[in-house]
Amino acid sequence: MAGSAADDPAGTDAESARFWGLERSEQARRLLTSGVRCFAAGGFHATTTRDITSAVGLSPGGLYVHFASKEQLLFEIIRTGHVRSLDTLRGAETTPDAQARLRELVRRFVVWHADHHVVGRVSQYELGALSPQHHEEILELRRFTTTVFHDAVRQGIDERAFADVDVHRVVRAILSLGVDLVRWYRPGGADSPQQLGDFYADLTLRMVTSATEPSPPPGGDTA
Amino acid sequence: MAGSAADDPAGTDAESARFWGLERSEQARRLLTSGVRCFAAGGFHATTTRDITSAVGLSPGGLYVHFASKEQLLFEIIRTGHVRSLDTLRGAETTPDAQARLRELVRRFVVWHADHHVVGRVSQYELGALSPQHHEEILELRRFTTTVFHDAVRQGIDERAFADVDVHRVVRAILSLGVDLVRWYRPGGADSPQQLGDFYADLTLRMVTSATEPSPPPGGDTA
DNA sequence: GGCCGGTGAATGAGCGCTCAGTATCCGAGC
DNA sequence: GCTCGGATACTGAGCGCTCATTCACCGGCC
Repeated sequence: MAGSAADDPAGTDAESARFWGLERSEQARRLLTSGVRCFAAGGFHATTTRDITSAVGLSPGGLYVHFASKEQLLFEIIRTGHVRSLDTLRGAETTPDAQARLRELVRRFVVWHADHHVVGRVSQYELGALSPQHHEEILELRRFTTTVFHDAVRQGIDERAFADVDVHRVVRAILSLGVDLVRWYRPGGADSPQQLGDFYADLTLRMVTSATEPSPPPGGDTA
Repeated sequence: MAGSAADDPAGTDAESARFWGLERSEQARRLLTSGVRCFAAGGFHATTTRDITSAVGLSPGGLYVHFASKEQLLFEIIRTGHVRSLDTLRGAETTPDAQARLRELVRRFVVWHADHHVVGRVSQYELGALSPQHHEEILELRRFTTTVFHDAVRQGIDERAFADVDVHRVVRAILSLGVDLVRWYRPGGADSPQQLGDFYADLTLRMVTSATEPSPPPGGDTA
């Protein structure tokens, strides 16, 4: 339970430096961590610059020594969150066996989102507060993530390791299960991040190893 | 494709009245619909009373003729969203066959969230802006929803129709897939609400008809 | 001495919400 | 038919406040 898991993006100074990047000053990293907590708790617009700065012992103006604006701070948080999540997937893409590859990708994606559910909440739910340019930049990063899973499923099908499933549907379901973790996951619950990763990885393999097309014609009533 | 589906909570006056309740005045319903659109687009705190009222041709003060506060308007939206979603499940709970029962529950849940993804987005993401009392009232409604799915899975296991799966995990996955729809679903995409309902219902049945415990002891590395 | 990191008061924009006033409608009284 | 009283819906100016951001200033460290 110790080690990789951290309720916080920065449990220790070393973890904080690794997560936010070594090139940033300690105070900047503290502000990012404070921002994560505040934005996750109340959302971007409900968070004041005083909330963020007072938590690290600075006055409101102190924020502008390290960041150009509140929005810039949010952007740095969301960008770093997406980049770190993507980093986690790298290396698993080249696993030779298609099943082991997809299993490992899903496991890593799920474990990351459970471990970093606070950063994840900001990354997923505060996108709308970004400027159009920043927003677009994040969408670009997301396309990479989607592509990683898309390719893993596609390759498995081409290699005849998976059934001829609907790639988009399966990828959507994988991303949904992983992303939605940040909404409900709390450490100390019934399942550890690893257990959730295993469960969802099993589920994913079950999605791709048998047909998903046999939907009978629907009755039509939904009222 | 016509009929039950509506991008908007209130495509026509008749639909609006049915969704928000016949006892409400037409202007109140218009404000609720405008609130949904504004809150979904920018979030509660980024939405001004002027945004909401100007969309229905009223001045800022006009909101307070119909609602006590902006928060009260949000609460009415979220409460109605949860109640309507629950209403949709009712009736499917008593289907005699366990598999058909669970399938129908998932289908209805998914179709509702796709059809009402705008209201759903507000209901799911703006909970934090509610007063503590209102928040608690909504959590109470959510417990009902969880219980419906919990019981359906539990009963299936007891009747030996399902494998001895982890009920909480399965219910979490069902709710995640359904709820996360409101984040990404847009009408006009590859799948209709009904197709998504069928796909996720199939997926659910696959979760409960074979074991989910065989997770091997994890290696420990997630970096 | 100059630079870095920080202060805290000031600024001006914009917020939710109030309220005195107004337009419109409707039924009662004659 | 007409007037009147009162209820209802709404206006729009504006109050009191908070916000993000700026800036003149300053202590300590290379």
